[in-house]
Amino acid sequence: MIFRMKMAGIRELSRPVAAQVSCTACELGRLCRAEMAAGDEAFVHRRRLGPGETLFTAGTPQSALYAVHAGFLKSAKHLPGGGTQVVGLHIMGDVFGLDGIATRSHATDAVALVSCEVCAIALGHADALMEVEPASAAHLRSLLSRHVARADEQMVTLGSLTAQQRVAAFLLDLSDRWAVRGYSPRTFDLCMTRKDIGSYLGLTFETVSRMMSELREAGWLAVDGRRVELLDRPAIEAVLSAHS
Amino acid sequence: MIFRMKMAGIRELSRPVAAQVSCTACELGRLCRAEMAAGDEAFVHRRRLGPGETLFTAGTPQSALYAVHAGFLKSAKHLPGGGTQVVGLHIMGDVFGLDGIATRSHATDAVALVSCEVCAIALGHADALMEVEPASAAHLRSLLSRHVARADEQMVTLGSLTAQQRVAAFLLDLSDRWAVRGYSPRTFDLCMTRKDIGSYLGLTFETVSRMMSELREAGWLAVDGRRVELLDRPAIEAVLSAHS
DNA sequence: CGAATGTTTGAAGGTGATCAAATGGGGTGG
DNA sequence: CCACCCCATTTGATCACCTTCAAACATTCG
Repeated sequence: MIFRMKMAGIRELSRPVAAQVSCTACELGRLCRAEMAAGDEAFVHRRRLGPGETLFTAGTPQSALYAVHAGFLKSAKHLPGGGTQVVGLHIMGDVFGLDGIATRSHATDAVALVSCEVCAIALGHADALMEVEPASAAHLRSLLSRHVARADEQMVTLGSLTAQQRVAAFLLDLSDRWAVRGYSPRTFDLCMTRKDIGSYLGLTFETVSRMMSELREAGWLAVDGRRVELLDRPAIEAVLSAHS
Repeated sequence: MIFRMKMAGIRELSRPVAAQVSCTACELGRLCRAEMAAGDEAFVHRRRLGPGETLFTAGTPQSALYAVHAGFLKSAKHLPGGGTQVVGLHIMGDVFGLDGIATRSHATDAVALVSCEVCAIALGHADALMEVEPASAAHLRSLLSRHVARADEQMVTLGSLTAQQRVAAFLLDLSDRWAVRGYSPRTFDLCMTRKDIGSYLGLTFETVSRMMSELREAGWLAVDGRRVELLDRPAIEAVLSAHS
């Protein structure tokens, strides 16, 4: 209670809503036939995951592409020294598992951050479909290309930004991604621990906590646990563009 | 001369050889028809670049995929604050420019580090080819997938490794890549400034210089300007796996 | 209610950045 | 051929940011 009172200026944030992406808005697009007749469903398996549940593990054979129908997942790589690092965050409508197409072997773990529904499209089915429909092949190429571009952006975040800039970039990125899916770019749930955020940003969880507190104290961000509200987006964007 | 004498234990390193990858060993594989009759050459343009010359610039329209026939190039992104960061290094046989397939717009600058010969395959030609040859489409998907996986690896380097580990990872990565192309994994040319290496690794050039000096003083690496020799690869690998 | 995990905040320490100086190397023009 | 300049590299000294260690409080779940 005392702690709650210290969070002065925090607005009452609306509760998260159970949400799922419509298949027409999903990145997979026509590669997925989930919305078609039941006859094709053998190729598109939909799996439910509880919070913290693992969808697949690095090193195991990969036989499908995945799309987030509902929920939020992370991709994490094992470190040579024994830890793990988060290398990807996937919200509804996102496709993941693209890093194992060449090797047919998972390069990361995929873990649900909250209750999820994940669509799995058999790789063999996708291959066959793309032989018949060049447009589908082109679409997957676009997806892959965007993933490469996104990864380059994250390299810049990790290589050139200060701690505060990384947290700002993280918040703005998630905000943009929610907006693309038709949800509020202003208020959303992080759905993950400070440790996960830190791992994704190359920071410790204490630093993440401190940076978020700084944004809060500046009046630019409202924080209630894992729920955030961007009170002053331009100010947060200015943090990013400030020469480091 | 005094400096040269301080480099105790340095072996006489062989001079770099003018080298180019054979088209059969190139990552592009059957996507490229450069080795075919002259009739197809309209689609595959080969361009010569001098050291420091720019192949393309971020933000400009992209109309081709690129492969390094000879030489060494870097990809760099512009930072919000006004600098640049190296996000990719391309040796002979490598394909690059995959990040602009979706947007048909270059996401990075591409700059030659040494004299280069670059093959440019028109995107329209590639698209048409892949409609006819599904195997070519599958091959490009493999390429893209490997790029995604490689980017994730670099995220780990930038997010979780110490300065010394990053330099070790950099040297081992280049060594492996030269080996794949049939060149010595032990002795090779970095072909770039310490500043470029630092930018790629999220470090300052002074730190890169210091870390390389440490590896040299440990007797694991011979350094002569931009030419290096891995004297004790297992020791350098041990630096990487040491828990950070 | 108690244990375990997550978050915030504080204090101290270390790694890498910054600032600075000297040497080396490559290129151009005298 | 040498002098000169410019850039790259090395190394040193100091500093700052982030990490590490620590404690208190919150939250969740059995």
